[in-house]
Amino acid sequence: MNVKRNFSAKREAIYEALASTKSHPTAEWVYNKLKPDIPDLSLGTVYRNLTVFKEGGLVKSVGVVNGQERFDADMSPHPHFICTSCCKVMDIPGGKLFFDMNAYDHILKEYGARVKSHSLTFYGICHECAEKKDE
Amino acid sequence: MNVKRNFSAKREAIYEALASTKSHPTAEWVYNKLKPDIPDLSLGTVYRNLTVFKEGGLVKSVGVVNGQERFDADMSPHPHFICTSCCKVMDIPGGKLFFDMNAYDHILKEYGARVKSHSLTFYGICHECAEKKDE
DNA sequence: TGGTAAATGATAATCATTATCAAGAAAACT
DNA sequence: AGTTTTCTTGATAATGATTATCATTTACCA
Repeated sequence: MNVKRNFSAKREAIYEALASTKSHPTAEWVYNKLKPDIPDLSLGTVYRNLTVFKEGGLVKSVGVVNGQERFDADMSPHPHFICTSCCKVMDIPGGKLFFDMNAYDHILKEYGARVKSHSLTFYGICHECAEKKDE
Repeated sequence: MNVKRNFSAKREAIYEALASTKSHPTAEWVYNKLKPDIPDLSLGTVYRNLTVFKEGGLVKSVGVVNGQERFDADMSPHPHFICTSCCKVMDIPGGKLFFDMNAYDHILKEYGARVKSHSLTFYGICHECAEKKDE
């Protein structure tokens, strides 16, 4: 029996690029990161594989920020902070402190809707941008 | 002194269209809703005014669903449920039950980031779509 | 009445994303 | 090893939502 390889070299590289950063990058960022090492990489391939990952539950979308979708390979439920000035996306670990998991049950009972996931996002001005304004 | 009108007739109509529905519509929806009554309305005007409203804090974005931005004239903080099957966006009133406002303070202390707003969104399958699948 | 600034319609441009399609690599099966 | 089938990719074109442009109109106020 042959060994079935699940990931092509490029698919693997795209996933690793995503998993190795906390910057919640765009497709373009992943492409530019890998392009020097993989000169024959195509932007379409990055988009295609990000879709594959999303559908396979390996990666999730943080939403569209400034017109570009942002991705996260950390599948554990956690909130994000998005700076509306510089568009940086930060993880907020320990999000369980702010969120009541009874919500899923409540929505099912009250609306008959089956919740599969949720996202909690904070918007504001990050530390760095706040300091810049003070200058 | 003349009465200063803050809203042009079209701006007013666009806001009213948004405020009169709970469907969290797209720009296109607003345009199609108003076009019969205001035949010389332009789609660009709808986009322009939605931007004006967002900047003025009269309207907020629910995010990009299926490639189109969805808007909400209800500025009170409340969670949303988005059906990943039909892309319907529902309000979930009473969201305070699920969310701890200490989060704002926590993020300021821990990250030096000043939170101005947040959004809590649930994803799943709505009641109607669940029934359709059973058929 | 005239002047300035805001708002708009029509249209073109932008730009992130998706579709297409032919070619290449891997796997499966003989 | 050869053959067939399926998966993956690069290059490129197409899509489609949103934004910019610009000439024109409208509101406002002296």
